[in-house]
Amino acid sequence: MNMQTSPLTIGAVAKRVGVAIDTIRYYEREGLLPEPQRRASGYRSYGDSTVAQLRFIRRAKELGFTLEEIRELLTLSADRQRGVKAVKQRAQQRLAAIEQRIAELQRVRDGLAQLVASCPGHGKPEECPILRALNDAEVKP
Amino acid sequence: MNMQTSPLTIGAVAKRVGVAIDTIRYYEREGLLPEPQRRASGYRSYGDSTVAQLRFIRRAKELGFTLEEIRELLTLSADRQRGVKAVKQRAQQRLAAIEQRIAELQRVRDGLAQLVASCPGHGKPEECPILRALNDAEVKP
DNA sequence: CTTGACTCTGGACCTAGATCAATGGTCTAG
DNA sequence: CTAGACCATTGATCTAGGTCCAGAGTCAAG
Repeated sequence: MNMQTSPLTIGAVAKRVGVAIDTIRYYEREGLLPEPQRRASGYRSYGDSTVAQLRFIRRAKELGFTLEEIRELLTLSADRQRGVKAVKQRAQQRLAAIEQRIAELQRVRDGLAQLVASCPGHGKPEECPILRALNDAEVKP
Repeated sequence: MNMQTSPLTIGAVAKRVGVAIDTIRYYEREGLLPEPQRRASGYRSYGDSTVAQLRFIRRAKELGFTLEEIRELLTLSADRQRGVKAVKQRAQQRLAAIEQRIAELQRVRDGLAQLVASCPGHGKPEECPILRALNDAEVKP
């Protein structure tokens, strides 16, 4: 059913996935990619599954997973039964972390926005609300 | 008008501000703090203004400014006339960066939330929407 | 005077996720 | 056959913002 392409060099894989050669070797060292077959010359020889796995890694990274977490996801996804449940759990944890980070940033944004709004943009430094806030205390509510 | 406290050792300053001694020396090296006076023994000797400046740095860091940006803010805030305008500009830039980051994270959150919601949490890996999304393609709208 | 806490300098080390350099072997088009 | 592109390994380097360590000098209380 699936077309199997002929073996790829590391450079060809890098090009397809849009990632640097060094990054592929790095992921291999870090255990995110299995050790590939080698040609007689020692050249790494890859098949389609590596390309797929690299894309998996890239997408997970875009979702904010760390390489450590991605390594775990890859392991979990190989477990045919228990895997799915654990994967969902990890995704929920990630989601919660992202939501917390958003909330944090929103608080920071609100504080900063208030300061910016209350600063005329001219005058003496000691009258600048931004500098005053940084120097003295909390922003007033 | 202001009470001037007697000179402080680096350890005393660290305690007041709630920051590590090494961090103070690090900031000095990085140009965020002026070189302090020294006792005959070579010990650094600080006054209140350093404590204030360290608090400034801490607050700015909480607002997401990098040390590089904080160094600039400190320079700007010393400029009695042009300073205020530039400070406000930097604050606005920071605000825009934070808002962009929030928007990014919200997109990521939405994608992930959708995956989590559509995953039953059991069954075969190839039917898990999370793993499918990571393996195959975009999330459907 | 002694003891324990404190400070000095210079430099190494840490995290995460790569990226680069040096040196040398391999592959392929012409 | 050869030039130039590609690939191998090992190990260093980078960013940011610190943290830690060793070895030596200083301070203050008792």
